[in-house]
Amino acid sequence: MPAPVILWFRRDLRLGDNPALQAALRKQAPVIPIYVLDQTPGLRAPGAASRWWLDKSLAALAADLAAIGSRLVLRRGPAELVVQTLAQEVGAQAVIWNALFDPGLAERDGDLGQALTDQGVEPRRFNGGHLVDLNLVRTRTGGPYSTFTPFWRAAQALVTDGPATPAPTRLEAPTSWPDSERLADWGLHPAAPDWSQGFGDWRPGERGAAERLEAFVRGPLTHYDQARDRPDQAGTSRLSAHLHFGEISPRACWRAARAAAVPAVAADKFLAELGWRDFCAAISARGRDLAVENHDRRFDAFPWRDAAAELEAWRRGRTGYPIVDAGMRELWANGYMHNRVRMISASFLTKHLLVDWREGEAWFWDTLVDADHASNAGNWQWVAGSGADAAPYFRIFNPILQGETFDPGGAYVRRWIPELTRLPDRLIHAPWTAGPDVLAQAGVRLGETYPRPMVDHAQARARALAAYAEMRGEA
DNA sequence: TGAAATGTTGGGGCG
DNA sequence: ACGCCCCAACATTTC
Repeated sequence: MPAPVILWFRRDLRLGDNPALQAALRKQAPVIPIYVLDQTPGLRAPGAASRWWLDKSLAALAADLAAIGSRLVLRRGPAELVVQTLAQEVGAQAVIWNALFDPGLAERDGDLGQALTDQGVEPRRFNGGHLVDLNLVRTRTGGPYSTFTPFWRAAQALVTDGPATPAPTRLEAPTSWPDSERLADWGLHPAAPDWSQGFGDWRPGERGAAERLEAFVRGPLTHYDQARDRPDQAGTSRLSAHLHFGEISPRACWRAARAAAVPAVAADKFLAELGWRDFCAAISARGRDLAVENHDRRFDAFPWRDAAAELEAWRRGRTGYPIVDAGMRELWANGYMHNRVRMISASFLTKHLLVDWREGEAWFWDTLVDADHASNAGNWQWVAGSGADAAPYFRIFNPILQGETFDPGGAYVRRWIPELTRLPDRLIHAPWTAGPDVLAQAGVRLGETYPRPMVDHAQARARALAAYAEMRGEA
């Protein structure tokens, strides 16, 4: 019997359309699937919501592997060491995995590859997480792109439209299985308290991902270009966490959207969102940790305010601006926030409160089930104005207008802020403008049942513009 | 993947 | 009938 192959699962927790898995199959050898809870010192630990999802996704993957005669071996520790040790332990001929682009990981994987080679084990890396091999998306002069549109033009030209490779029906088992830790011992599911009751609608795992994609393509994709901005409608794909953990490949999403009988503007908008995901990863792959460093160094001089109480009010959804608070409460309850509302709440924190975008990034990192280093940091910096191809600094969302435009009937606000339910539609995004009778009739006592706005929009806007002027050395 | 300020235009009230 | 003014409504510029 040939020596076994180690198939190292990371954020590609699927059996279908998985290049590393296909490569392992081609070896025609026993396959040992492993997952390593990476405890490399200095590596950013996943947030609480992300750990919740990982717990379920690993359980799903283990069940799917069991169904084809295999197992998922669980280990924890510094991944580089764990993988080398296991390779030695089982006498592996090769270790195969899909590439990641988080800060430090590409380099670390390169080191691991060299170490494996030195111990006589073949390392093989594939692209399973992005539409194209990000290393191949280069400008004419061979450099990386810094703006989205040319990046996306070049990337799209490189996407190959081949058929998806199906999940195998059987995976050859080794003669003996290495020891595995027990998933329950990893404590990924929250305890004392278990705050995850609101997460019940999520279905982590490859099957849940496929069903979500199918439902999206059949329904919301048709009007995606319009409805994606409407938090009061189910217009988005909600695939982000499935994509983050690789329960579905972006190529599968690409193919499904292209094959769908929907208007081109709708499909193209969705594909562009996949493009932004790859764009963020490509920027992140340049090596700087963008959850720490401003992409645009001029922002190192930005006069952020130290405002712990205001930051906490934002986190808890008590800013007094209903569209912001609804989003923050959705996040807390469901581990998720509609994309349009993410932009509004991020703009509010960084521009109305002048709190450092890193604080917001850290909160989202801990609370989002789809928390992704490249996308989260990239999008926070995009909103703050410091990011690659960022929104101009003067683009300050008006939380009242944004609410009225994208949640016109107030259904989203009412869902997450029940204490405002009985306010009329025309006042629900600005309760403080309601007269005393209207407030009394709606059972709203400002400052008691619902906060007054913590800043005045016009004043906050002026203050933000002044802060940006100061950064530019004009004050 | 904005919003506010400023500028322009044209219909209609009015002397 | 005509010019003047007001002010939506829309366009452009600025932050």
